[in-house]
Amino acid sequence: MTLLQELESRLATALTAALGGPAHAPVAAAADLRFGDYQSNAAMVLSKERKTNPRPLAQQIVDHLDLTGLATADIAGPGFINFRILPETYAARVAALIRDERLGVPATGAGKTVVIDFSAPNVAKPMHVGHIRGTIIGDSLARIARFLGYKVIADNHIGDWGTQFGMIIYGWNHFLDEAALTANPIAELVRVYRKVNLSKDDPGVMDACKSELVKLQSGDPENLAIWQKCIDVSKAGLQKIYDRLNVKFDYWHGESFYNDRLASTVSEFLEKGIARESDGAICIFSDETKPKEDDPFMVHKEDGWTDNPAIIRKADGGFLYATTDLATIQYRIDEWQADHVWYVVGVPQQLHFRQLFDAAARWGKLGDLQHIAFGSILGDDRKLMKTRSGENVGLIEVLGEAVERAAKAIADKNPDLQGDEAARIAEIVGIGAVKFSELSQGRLTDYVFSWDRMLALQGDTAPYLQYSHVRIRSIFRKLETPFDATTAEIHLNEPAEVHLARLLVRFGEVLPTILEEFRPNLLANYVLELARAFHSYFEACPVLKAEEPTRSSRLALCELTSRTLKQGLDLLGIEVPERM
RNA sequence: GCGCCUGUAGCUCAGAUGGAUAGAGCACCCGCCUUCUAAGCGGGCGGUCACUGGUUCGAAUCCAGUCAGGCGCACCA
Repeated sequence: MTLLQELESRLATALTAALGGPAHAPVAAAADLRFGDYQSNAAMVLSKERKTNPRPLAQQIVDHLDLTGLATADIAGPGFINFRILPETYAARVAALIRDERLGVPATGAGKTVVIDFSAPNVAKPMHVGHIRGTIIGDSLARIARFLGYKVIADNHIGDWGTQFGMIIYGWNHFLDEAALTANPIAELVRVYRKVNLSKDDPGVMDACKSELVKLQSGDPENLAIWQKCIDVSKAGLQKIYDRLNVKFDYWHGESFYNDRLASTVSEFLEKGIARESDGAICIFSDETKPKEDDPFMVHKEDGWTDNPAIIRKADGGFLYATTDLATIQYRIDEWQADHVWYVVGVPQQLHFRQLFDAAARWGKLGDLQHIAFGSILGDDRKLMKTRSGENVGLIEVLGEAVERAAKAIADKNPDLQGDEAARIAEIVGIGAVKFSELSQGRLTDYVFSWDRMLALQGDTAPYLQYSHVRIRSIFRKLETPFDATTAEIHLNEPAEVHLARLLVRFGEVLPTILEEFRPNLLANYVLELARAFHSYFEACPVLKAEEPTRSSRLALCELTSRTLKQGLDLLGIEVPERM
């Protein structure tokens, strides 16, 4: 049980005794450390319900509160109950955490399967900075869910089937440079695609593209071979980026994977009466059980409310995005037995997912479907970055620049590091900085892309966190004999020690809350706080030069900090170097 | 037209179910390397939480309206 749960349990007991009945007893980490470690506003909430004075009620609760061996309590302000955890309680908790592989984190996801759909780039198009956000947030959520005990299936639903292939095949047949394809396949595919895209106002070219697409979709062997080749080289290129980012997928079930399920999906919707024909297309309309304002299949236009159907088969017989997504939901829920499906996809797709989830529910696909939306990365003009314009900063360039800047910083700050070691550290620091700049921010806010912002190495950044870990390792490197933290007695005397312990103990409280609203930035905030606490401790409390038993206690505290920090960063997908 | 997201210090951003004197980083100013890595630590400066009204003991947070920016709304994904 976490400290927070322990306090809530004891408070609940006191409330029952004081009020003669059970009552909700929320406890929170103190907003301000001057007020203690934890606080509860239960007295104020209850006094509001009962129209009584909060302070006497708080006193009554505190009189019934048994905090033996845990904390002290006092009443402050309008009726807050403030808890101060006993130093020996913190010491005992720290000692227990040192022996706990899970660092106090409960397995809240045990027995549940979650499919996480993230990154999902289109093949034969470059990944640019706009793709980085979903990739990094999705990967972090997958890591966190896995650590919390979920069975996680990370699925890269790549865009490997769709109208763009008409253009790519047309370009392949007319503009392809074989030598360039061998040298740099992705760049050549992109060049070819862009070249065709330039003629998209030419009806002749577009018709030709369309007919290539029809040939592909009807199984023409020649076009299928070109398609397969495009997929292969694109996947290889994407894999390089994912390797560099240390992002892993369990499956790459792209859109093409669901091809042979689309026709039957549409048939089922027709049979069940969820979809019907309109203007030649098969559409899902409103089920009319909801108020119009909440109905994703209705929309208000200039002339009033009108239908806003999801089209699952075009008048020409072709299938769409929504069709594939529905077939995908069926597969994930029926084949993978998913309890949850999380879509880490940008906020512009919000309406699509509302329609999709609504349609899936009517179809009888039971599962918790979540659209984990994230804000947009904007260009200098404050407009959304578009793939087609070709003006965007590529993802590879961002990573390259990040590592280059990190290498400069290493040369500047620690010239002893040379050669391969320096290069390896630059990679870890540079990539970490990029990831942390995404993860430390609220996921819904839009921002304008800026090199300095994404690649900052000073302040609240990955290097700050990595550096705190390096400082800890440095202590252990100086140790003559191996240290066994599991047997050390913990004594917390200095304020900096108590504060560090306070944060270490909170790891298991913070982690589960992250998935309540899918906010990795809460973890980013936590590790920053932990690193700050460690740096202060490092300045205030000498470790190696301390007398026993303080020395062993401090070493053990360092050991636990090192592991917690490393675990926290690992859940953010950020590596830590041994030195920097 | 309707809907969704956003608006907090000069800049970039945090602020959990409504709570105490709204917090970090960058920038700027002042201190700290004969002691475990100064990518650090300690301190200072900096705010009408876009605006107006409402709900209540209490609002950056909830509700209504206004303004500003971004995005979406039938055969692309």
